[in-house]
Amino acid sequence: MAAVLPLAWFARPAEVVAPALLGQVLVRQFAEGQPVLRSLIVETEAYTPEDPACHGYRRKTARNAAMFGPPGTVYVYQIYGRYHCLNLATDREGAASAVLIRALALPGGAGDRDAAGPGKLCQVLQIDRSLNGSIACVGQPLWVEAGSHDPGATIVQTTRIGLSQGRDLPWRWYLAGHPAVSRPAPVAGQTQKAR
DNA sequence: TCAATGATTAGC
DNA sequence: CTAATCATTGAT
Repeated sequence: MAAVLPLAWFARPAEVVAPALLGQVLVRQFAEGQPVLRSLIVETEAYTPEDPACHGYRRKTARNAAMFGPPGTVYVYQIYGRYHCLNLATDREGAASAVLIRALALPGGAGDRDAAGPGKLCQVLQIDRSLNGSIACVGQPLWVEAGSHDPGATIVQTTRIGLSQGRDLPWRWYLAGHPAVSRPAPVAGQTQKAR
């Protein structure tokens, strides 16, 4: 059986945990006793206390309280009035630190890009704010298991998406060439336009 | 109380 | 590139 990542695994800075989550397995259980849905994490972003783009940059509020929680706390917020985004709190309790899960590879059958984006993956996995504040461990709606290590996997590090502040921090990571990545960075030496 | 603003997405 | 759409936030 796959090893469940212990909560202590998340007790590191977000910019360390974010790339380490690539290739791990996000497990969703819709109800106790129900079968689980396992998906590969293929894209993440890091947010830290000193980061102006972080929701907890200014202060702790009712909305962002979960990202100040103990490592492994689930932080879900709604954006643009129609989508949800899934994060896992990292570092230590009291620190506004979290990793945004941006894309998943769903198990067989599902379309390659059905979970290619933070809003889309929450729709597919039925993640909303009812999960906010839960803990990522077995018996809860969501947890993470160790994925099988792929020695050939290349990780790409680049800038984050959709921000108005902190644009320059290279805190987005994804598995190179994976079809579920939401927005692959431009490849050097390749023209944007087909010809 | 009120206006501004998104850690997005789908559709021109 | 732009509209859709609404809870949260910071300023009156």
